[in-house]
Amino acid sequence: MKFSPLKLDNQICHRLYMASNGIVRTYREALLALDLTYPQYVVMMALWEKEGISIHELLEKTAIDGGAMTQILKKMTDKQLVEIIKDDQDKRKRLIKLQQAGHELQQRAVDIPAQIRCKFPSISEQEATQLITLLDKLNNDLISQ
Amino acid sequence: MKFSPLKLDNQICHRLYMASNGIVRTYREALLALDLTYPQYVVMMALWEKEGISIHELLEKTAIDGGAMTQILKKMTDKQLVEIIKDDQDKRKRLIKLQQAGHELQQRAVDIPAQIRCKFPSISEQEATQLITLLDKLNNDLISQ
DNA sequence: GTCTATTATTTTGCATGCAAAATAAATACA
DNA sequence: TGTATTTATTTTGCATGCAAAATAATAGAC
Repeated sequence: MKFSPLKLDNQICHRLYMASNGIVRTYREALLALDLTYPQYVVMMALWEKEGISIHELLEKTAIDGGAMTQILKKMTDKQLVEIIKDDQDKRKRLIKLQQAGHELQQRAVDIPAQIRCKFPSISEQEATQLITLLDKLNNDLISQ
Repeated sequence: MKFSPLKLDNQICHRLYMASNGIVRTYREALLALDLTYPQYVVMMALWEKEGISIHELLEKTAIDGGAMTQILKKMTDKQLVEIIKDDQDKRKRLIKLQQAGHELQQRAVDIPAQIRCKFPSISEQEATQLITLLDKLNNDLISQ
C-alpha cells in the first residue's frame, strides 16, 4: 500500500481549503445579525484594534486583496461604519476612521468569538493552541517566499 | 494583560484564511505549466482516483461549490480533459470521464506535491501529520452541523 | 397510477481573491 | 531641478464561493 501523493485525502491544502471555507460559512450565520460579511468583519476587527490607519496598513494586517478592499470599504462607508479621510502628510494615502455606528458595533460583536468557538467541540484548548502554532509556521513560510 | 477575543491575532479563522489563500497562490505557479486552476486540479485529482463518477459525487469529494463546478467542468470539457456523459440509469445524473489528455496530464502532475511540500521547510513531517489530524477534527465538526 | 417530496444539476446575482494595468503622488538620484 | 523609480490606491477582467431560485427527473405516499 504505497502512499499516493496525488490522492485528495493526502492533501493538506485541500483540508485547509475546506476548513477555511467552512469556518467562514459558520461565521456568516453569526455575522448576519450584524449585517457584515466575513471580510468586512475582519476589517472591523482590525479597526477596533487601531483606527486611523492607512488602507495599506489595513491590507497588511488583514491580508485581504487590494482590489476587494476598495469595494469592501465602499460598502462599509455606505453603511456609515467607517469614514475615509485623505492624509495631508502623504496625499497618496487614505486613512480609515470608525464612525459612531462602527464603534457601537463592537459591543454587538463581543460574543461572536465564543459563539464560533462552541461550534468546534472536538477541538480542545490545547489543540487550538497547537493549531495556531502550526498555522503560524505555515504562514511564515508563505510570507518568506 | 487580558486575552482579547476580538483581536485579529487571536483568530484561528484568520490564520486559516491566510493559509488557504496562500497555499492556493503557491499552487497557482506550479499549475500554470499544466494550464490548470487550483479547483480544476482538485477535480483532476478526484478523477484520477476514480473516474466515471457523477457530478454529485464529485461535489462531495472536492467540496467545491455546485455553481462553480458547472463552470469548471465546462472549461475542462473545452480543454478536452474530461467528457460529460448522461447516466442511462438515472437521467438526472451526469457522469464525468477522463479523456486521453486528462489521463496523460497525471504524469505531468506527479511532481507537484513534492514541489509544493518544499515550500514549507519549517514544517516537519511530524508537524504535517499533526496539522492533518487537527484539520480533520475541525472539518468533522464543520460537517456535523 | 397520480400527486408530492426529494434529488441532481444549472442558473443567477452578489462578494471576493487574484493578477495586471492604470493613476497619482512621493522619493531617489543624477 | 528634472527624471526615473517606488509607493498607495483604484480599476478591470476573470475564476470562484455562496445562497436561492429554477429545472428536470426519480422516488415515495396514498
